[in-house]
Amino acid sequence: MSGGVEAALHCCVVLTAATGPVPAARLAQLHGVSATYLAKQLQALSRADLVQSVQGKSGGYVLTRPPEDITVLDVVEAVEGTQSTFVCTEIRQRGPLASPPEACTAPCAIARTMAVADRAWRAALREVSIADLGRLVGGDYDTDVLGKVGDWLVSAEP
Amino acid sequence: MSGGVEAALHCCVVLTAATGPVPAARLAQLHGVSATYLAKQLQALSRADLVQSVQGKSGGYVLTRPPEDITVLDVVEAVEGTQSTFVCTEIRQRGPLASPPEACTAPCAIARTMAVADRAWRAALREVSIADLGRLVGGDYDTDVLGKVGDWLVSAEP
DNA sequence: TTGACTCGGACAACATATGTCCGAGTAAGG
DNA sequence: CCTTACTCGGACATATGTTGTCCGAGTCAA
Ligand code: SF4
Ligand code: SF4
Repeated sequence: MSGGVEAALHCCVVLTAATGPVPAARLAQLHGVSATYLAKQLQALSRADLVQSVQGKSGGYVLTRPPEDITVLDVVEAVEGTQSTFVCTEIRQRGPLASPPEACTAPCAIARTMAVADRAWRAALREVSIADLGRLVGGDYDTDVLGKVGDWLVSAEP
Repeated sequence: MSGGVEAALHCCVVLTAATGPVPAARLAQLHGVSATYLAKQLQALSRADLVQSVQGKSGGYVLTRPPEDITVLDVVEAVEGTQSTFVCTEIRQRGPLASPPEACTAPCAIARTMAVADRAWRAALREVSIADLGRLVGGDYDTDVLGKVGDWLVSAEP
């Protein structure tokens, strides 16, 4: 899986604690990753209408919806693409015993099995929202991590 | 996902219909794929002890267990590797607000969520065995596909 | 009006997956 | 028993996707 998904999720959780727009460069230095590369993932989120970009001097990214309405699956599909992890090559239509194309209208048993597993994976991701993640990471530590992040965002050097 | 998984699954199903050892080259020309590349996947299956290789003049590959005892998950993990699709980079330990390492003993909420989804995916694949796949593909068509494959395997040109 | 700061997509470097090759070993057959 | 042809096994190039980078178009604040 593309490793950029992790960064995108972290950014969404951080944006929960933000009050105004947050530039991509700020998020990058907060996470200690390449700023230009993280911009790419944020652009993907923007194309999926999960975040909105405001340009100009004090611009940045803002969530378009309340975090309760953004699921982890939304973020994953925005970055990773919406197609299934298993792609069918239709090899049953090749070779000496190839099935005729008119018999291959429906996906075969193997593809069906993989599709079922893929749906289960996506269903599990759909159950968790970004707001849930914020609560969970808050519970992981004694200190209020999200509050500290919010403070740092407003007091950081430009 | 690695596309070789599909070929490996097809090979396992075909081996169900075989009586003796089947060489990799035979399976390759049956599926119309590169023989040398398919050999790589079969070697992975061999390392995972799903198939056994018999060498010599009329050698090939044979299933080590009855097909009821081989799950689709076994094949996928043999080819694709056993690690989760989501790998944690521990970026919470980087940047100006890095968490101290002693607070990062357990995986964080994001990693836990991904792990849950991954387990659901694997559980779905574990429910289906190779024998089930054979029955399902048999029911997909009116003609007895596995029987035809078995006949072709013994009558094919060397 | 200025100006500096933001995003956006186009451009290389690297890693993994794909595809290929030839040598070691073995069982069949004469 | 020896030959011989056939098998697997791991080491070697190529292609595709991911990671990382760059500079220009556009925009809001001052
Ligand atoms: S539908 Fe089935 S036979 Fe066709 S390519 Fe997919 S897995 Fe293979
Ligand atoms: S454990 Fe959580 S914070 Fe650490 S790298 Fe994984 S997703 Fe990020």
